[in-house]
Amino acid sequence: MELEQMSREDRLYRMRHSAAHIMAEAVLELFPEAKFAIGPPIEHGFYYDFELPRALTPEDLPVVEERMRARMASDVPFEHSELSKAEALRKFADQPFKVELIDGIADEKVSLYKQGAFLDLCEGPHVERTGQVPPFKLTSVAGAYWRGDEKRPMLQRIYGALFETQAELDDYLRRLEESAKRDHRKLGRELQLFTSNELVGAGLPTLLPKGATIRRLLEEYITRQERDAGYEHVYSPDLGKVDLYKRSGHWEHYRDSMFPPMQLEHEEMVLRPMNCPHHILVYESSLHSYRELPVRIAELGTMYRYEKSGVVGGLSRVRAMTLNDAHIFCRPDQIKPEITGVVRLVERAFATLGIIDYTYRLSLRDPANTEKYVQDDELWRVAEGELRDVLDTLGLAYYDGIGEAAFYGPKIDIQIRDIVGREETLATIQVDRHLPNQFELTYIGEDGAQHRPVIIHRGIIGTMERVMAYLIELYAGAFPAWLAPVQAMVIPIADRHIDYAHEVRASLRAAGLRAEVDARGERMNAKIRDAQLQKIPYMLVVGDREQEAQAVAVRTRAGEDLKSMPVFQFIDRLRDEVATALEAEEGGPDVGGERDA
RNA sequence: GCCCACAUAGCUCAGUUGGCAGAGCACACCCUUGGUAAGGGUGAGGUCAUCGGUUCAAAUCCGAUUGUGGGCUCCA
Repeated sequence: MELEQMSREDRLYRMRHSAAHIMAEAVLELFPEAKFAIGPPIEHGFYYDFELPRALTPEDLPVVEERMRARMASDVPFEHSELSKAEALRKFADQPFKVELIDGIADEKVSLYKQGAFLDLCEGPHVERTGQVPPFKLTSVAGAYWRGDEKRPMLQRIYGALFETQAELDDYLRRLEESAKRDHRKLGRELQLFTSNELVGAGLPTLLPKGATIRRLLEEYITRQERDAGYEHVYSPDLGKVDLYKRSGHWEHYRDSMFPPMQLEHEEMVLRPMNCPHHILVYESSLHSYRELPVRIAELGTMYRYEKSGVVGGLSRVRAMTLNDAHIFCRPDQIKPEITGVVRLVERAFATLGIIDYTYRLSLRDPANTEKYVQDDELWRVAEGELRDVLDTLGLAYYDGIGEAAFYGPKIDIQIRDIVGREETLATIQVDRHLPNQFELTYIGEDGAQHRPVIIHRGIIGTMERVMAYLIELYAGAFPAWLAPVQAMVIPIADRHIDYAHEVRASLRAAGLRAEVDARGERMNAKIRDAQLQKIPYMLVVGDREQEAQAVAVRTRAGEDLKSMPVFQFIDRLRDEVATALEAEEGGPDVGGERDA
């Protein structure tokens, strides 16, 4: 089939895959002793992994690109062939990674592609000729483990971006630059939301007053939602004896992610990596009847995880985090309605926060790697069935995430993507029969006998840190009025208007609104510009005319002039705007299930 | 944790082959008191991330550490 007649996906697949081969050829010319591994097409381009005699640096990329263009200009064909495994092993005798790949092929014959003098083990397909590879750009060098296994050698990876036309490529690269402008780390600094300091340590950001305001608003919102949905909030300590985590199983399964214990005189304490054990102790603090279940224990629980030094950054991956956490202790027959209720909470909260782009993932254990998980096949089978059943019943689209389960059970994770496309979990719902066993939890059933409850672990908006990172990028720092740290900046035109400006601010504050006065000795134009750059929703300019009329001249950050209006009228308007945003759930999606308290 | 790159004023960045530390913004003070995106002037501000090494001499070269960015692995 001609290239033009294929689907765009097919064409791009072939082009990207072919570019990877041409890159391997170019690298092999530069480093004849290179050992090459694999080079697939990926979402925006391609990569190839190599083992090289020296480390690649960004300066090497133009050199490789130059050679690739020369290969493309020569316009030689991609030729397909097949060999027996034995013959292929001989051909690739000096390429250990290829040998390993060939050994792993089940067929007797292996498929090969060749362009020019470069032969590679490959299933294809490719474009017909090297000249059919469109514009591309090598974007970065990176380390990557052979076969994604950290116990195996670290190879050097070159990433390239490739699209069908130069215009599409330019557009992609420009979008990347645009995305970088709304990176929450950059905006966090510019808008004074958070800071970090080497003396505190990596992964331990500090929220500045404006960032703290956003967090408090989020906490107030979600706590209110939970209270309305029948959750009871508790406060529990951030640390506990190691024995508590031995009992829960965290010590055995999660130890690598915990900060090392603090040795006290007669005991060892650890910072908690999860809140579950403490909430279990809340449940255990009294006897429970089947009549009072489900018991829903919630907390904005702070926890500490010893994340590897290479992964922490900004607010999205930190070492101290506060999770919008809760544990629902329920009877087995309540699992489904409870999960449904949680899904409903998630959808309502996401609608209010403006989060539209998310997907459901059914996170399962990896059957090939079961030692990471608690050993009880029946428990896993039942829990998976329950979660799948709820997802299917609610008609939610989802995909299976193999190897993504918690150590104690499968999860429903709600996945988002950050501004540069990296996937992260925000909300999570987990069915757990392991911890109730570990702690021998019971409730008294209708029959007067003791029964074991099930625990549903859940987070609605995830950790405060990560949800803030996401929202900063989602709104590019221009938060909706209900969430903006400063909702209105009062801008006096001349010094004689400063007193009136403070009166206006006082009125707004008395109405529960967040306003500041820009009393600097700057011109009004400069104050407007600065308020604009701070992405403050409303600018209230006050001069002689406004002071006379007890009014404010309202300008939105979109640049719209709402003209002069009485102060009370602006207050009503802004309060309405906030109330409407927070009532979004009333019109939000109803996924069934009864709210009960 | 691993691979690569980077670290100069609060922020964004210059600083040539090793030879006296720079700019803009922000900040302080002075002048200007204004009508919807930057008024003008003056000034203060740096142990060039930290520690060690090479050198007559290090922001500059080398090493370690800490931190940051991009990947890999991991993850809320």
